[in-house]
Amino acid sequence: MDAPRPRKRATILDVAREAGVAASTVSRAFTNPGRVNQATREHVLDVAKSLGYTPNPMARALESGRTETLALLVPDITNPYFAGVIKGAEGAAARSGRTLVLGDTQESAATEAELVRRLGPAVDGFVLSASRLPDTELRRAAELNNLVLLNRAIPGITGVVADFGSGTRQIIDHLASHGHPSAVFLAGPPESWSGRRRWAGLEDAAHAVGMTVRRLGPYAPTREAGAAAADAVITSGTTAAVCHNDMLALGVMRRLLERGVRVPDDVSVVGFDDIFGADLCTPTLTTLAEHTQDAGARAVETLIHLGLQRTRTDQSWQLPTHLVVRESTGPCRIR
Amino acid sequence: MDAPRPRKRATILDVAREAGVAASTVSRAFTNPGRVNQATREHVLDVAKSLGYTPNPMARALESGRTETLALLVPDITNPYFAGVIKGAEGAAARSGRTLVLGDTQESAATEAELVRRLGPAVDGFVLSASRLPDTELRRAAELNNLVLLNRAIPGITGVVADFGSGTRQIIDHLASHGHPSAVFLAGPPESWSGRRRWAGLEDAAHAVGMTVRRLGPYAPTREAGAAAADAVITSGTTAAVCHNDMLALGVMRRLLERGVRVPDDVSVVGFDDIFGADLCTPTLTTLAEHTQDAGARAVETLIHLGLQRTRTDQSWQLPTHLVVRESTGPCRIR
DNA sequence: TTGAAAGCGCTAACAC
DNA sequence: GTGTTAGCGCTTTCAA
Repeated sequence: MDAPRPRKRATILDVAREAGVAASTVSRAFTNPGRVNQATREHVLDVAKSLGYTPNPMARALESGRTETLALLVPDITNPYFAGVIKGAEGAAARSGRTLVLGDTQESAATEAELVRRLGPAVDGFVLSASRLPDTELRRAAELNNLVLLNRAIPGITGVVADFGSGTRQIIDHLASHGHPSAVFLAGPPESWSGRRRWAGLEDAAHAVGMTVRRLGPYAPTREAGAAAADAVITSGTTAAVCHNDMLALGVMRRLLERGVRVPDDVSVVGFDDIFGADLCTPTLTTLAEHTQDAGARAVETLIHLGLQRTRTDQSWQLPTHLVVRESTGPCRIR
Repeated sequence: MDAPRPRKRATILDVAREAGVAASTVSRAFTNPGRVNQATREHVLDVAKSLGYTPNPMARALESGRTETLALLVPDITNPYFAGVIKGAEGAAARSGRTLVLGDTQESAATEAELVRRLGPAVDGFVLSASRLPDTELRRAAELNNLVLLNRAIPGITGVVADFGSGTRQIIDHLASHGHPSAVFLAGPPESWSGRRRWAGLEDAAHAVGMTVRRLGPYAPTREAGAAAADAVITSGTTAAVCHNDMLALGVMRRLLERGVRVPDDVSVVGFDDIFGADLCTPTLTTLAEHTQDAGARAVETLIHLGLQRTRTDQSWQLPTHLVVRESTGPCRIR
């Protein structure tokens, strides 16, 4: 069974002819309501609607150089951590009348660079979330494009980051209040800027309260990697494990269970991100929530602002975090 | 601190001048490698690279009418069910050298219609996942755009749907094998095409094996709605509950637990989708897996194919499903 | 094999 | 207020 191919769309000239005005008048009716007679404008809009006319964004962009389109690049769309970021960014873009293009870099710097290159001329700017690109490449990209980084800070480039300083302090205070004398940090990939910040924050906070912290790893930020990480925890003899992220924490908890280590009775487990699932597992996971949706929205808003102003600033934002205490942490009971 | 605004990008004319050829030759060097002297071509490409030139997709699109961009619209980006769809679609689009635009319709038909209207002229086609639009609107949209539906079937419009016929049979067979004489279906929103198919499949399959099924609801497809649904299950006195989707199932299980009903000892619970989290909860959830990533990829591939051929067909695809048996289902023990 | 020129649909001067 | 005109960056005839 066959059906007709998509109809050709009406152009501004079709509307102009049908309405008995010039193309520029139609254009003005849409973009410059003030500078056209009210009656003409209404007539034009009527005709446009009857013809099903929508301005062609491509043609518009060609003239103005602006596409009203923003790109968001994330390492892995299926990672629930990014769901909030995407949602927030999409919302902020839509609210401003812009379109959001989503790119999955597949955790690869090469793919990310390629996407930036390809998408560059077609968008007004980028939000790079958890970028895998080295600083130099990022700087180069920022020369050609409006750019906002999410959870990555580079001097001279605008960024939005979670307040890991406060967040890690909350974690340490929580563990210390439960009497844990020490903790291990199960580190993620060394390239992870967030990961480095998390570790630095934990060290500082632990130092401040006289707690000992040690770093183990690195581990992949996945559930699968949790097995190896959990075994390392067991070997370490510690009573508290802070994991690079919730995915890893989930894997760690599962493995501890398998090995007969009780959470939180024997070992307390903390994660980062508060992803979907953190309150589904058993025990439910204590984790540092990052307000990813706010972060995504803020990044887009900052990006829009960047495109609007004449000079660029590297003003960056720090977003609050808060510890969600659930069942995976409890009092220290030295074995 | 100020930094320069994004540099102006090199145009085809810059390259032409620098290379000492005409713009058309540069154009050919990029798009028609065969019709230009090998040496000239290499020279042009060298110059282009040194200038950091990338063809402007907008200008290209203006001429050809094709943008190499596809749009995927989903009701809710944060719903883990769609993560797979998005990933699959993104992958297929990238593989074909196309860009994917993602839209969140916020479960609203109005937002969806608006997005289709706005994005229409800027993309080569749409994948509408779990569309909320009525049939008539969908038909109209399909007249103006290349369109592929995901989990929705309308005669004359190409679609990709999960094989709920086989899937629901698997569910019923599984429950019947455990001796459950009856089951209830906790229905989702009445507008949900998938939901209607699921119920129809369950009825047929149950009839075939002499099992009784009853429909309860409708309930929102959320964890929160699970409380009301679980209470209805308790009232019904049944031993098996099949839920509209995993989100609802998660909520139902939590509530049953709170009310002291044991899963699966007292009631077996089945979901649909196999979302992230289905194997995190306690007990882990038996659910019908849908291969959402394949579905997303297939939808995009079909869409591309649609744009390439001269005549449109409404050929639709049915994707296999399989029941993932976990801990939430077990033998019937009449109380 | 290459160049010149005419648009693609729209906006932005510049007239009237 | 409204029409005319000249491009935006690129592809694509049509000549050479």
